[in-house]
Amino acid sequence: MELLTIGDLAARSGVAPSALRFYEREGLIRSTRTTGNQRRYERHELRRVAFIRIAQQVGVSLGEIRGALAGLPENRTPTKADWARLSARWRRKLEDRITLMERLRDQLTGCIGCGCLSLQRCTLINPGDRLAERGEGPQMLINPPA
Amino acid sequence: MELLTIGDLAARSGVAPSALRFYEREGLIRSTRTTGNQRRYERHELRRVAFIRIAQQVGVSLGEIRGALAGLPENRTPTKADWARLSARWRRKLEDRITLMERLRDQLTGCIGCGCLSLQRCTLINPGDRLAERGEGPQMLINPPA
DNA sequence: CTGCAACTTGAAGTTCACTTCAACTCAAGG
DNA sequence: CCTTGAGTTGAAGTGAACTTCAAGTTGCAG
Repeated sequence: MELLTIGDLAARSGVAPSALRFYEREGLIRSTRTTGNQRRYERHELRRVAFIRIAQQVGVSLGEIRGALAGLPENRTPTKADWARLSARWRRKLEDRITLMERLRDQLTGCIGCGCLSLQRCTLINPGDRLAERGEGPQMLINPPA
Repeated sequence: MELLTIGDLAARSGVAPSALRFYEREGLIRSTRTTGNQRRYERHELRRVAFIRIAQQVGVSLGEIRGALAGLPENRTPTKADWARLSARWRRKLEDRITLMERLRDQLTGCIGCGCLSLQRCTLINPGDRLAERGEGPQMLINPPA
């Protein structure tokens, strides 16, 4: 059991075979073929798939994920260091996203008190309505001051 | 300027008019009409829109959001208490999601060390491979022990 | 060697969350 | 009044991320 079939990979990653084929078409994962044209995956592709799913949870599109995975070596099995580099970058993304969510949570908490929820001109969070110049949308969340 | 036009609401919420019409078709927001059939929004609809956007950030579908908003009174302007109740519920959802992300982050951090990222059978996180019975996918993240 | 589950392909279909379009009407400042 | 920017509709289009289908092929256990 050197290589994994698409069914194996699907079972181990929790991703449907159809999705794996789709990922391959999209250049996110790779496979070799048997003489009979069936896909065979090296075990480290499992890592790629895991990475893809993590990134998706963070809210990253497949396109961006492809970009990140392009940072892995083409012609050799990625080393621990390769993955560590990628993971570190993603950890930062994740942390940014967590920060956003925490801000969202605090915002929500703050607005339970005043019942506002308007985000753009809540007087608690935006005293004096100084946000208008900064453009559209919930600026406090998207582009918070400091 | 008692009521808001769709353009006003769009500018203040940062959501495109087409999206607002879409939300209305989907029963997420409501409007009255002028004699000439144009939409007019009460100012508290801005709160609904803000709520919708927050919920979307948390990863909730419009269908679920509709369900939540159904908890608001039909025939009177929602009070602070109404919003507070909804917000409190959402705050919990948000917190759950933050917890998931934090777990994801810690996982990623842990796996930078071992270079694994396999999630399902990483020996650091799943010593002895006891996760197989629990079903498919990255069980440690979806359905963590305790 | 046979049978059958698992695999192959390209094309079309699905869901979500909107956006775009065309043709038309309304609201309001000068 | 007239102009013009903003608004109206239903229908169709978009893009992301897959899934489903049909018709055929392969791999391996017995």
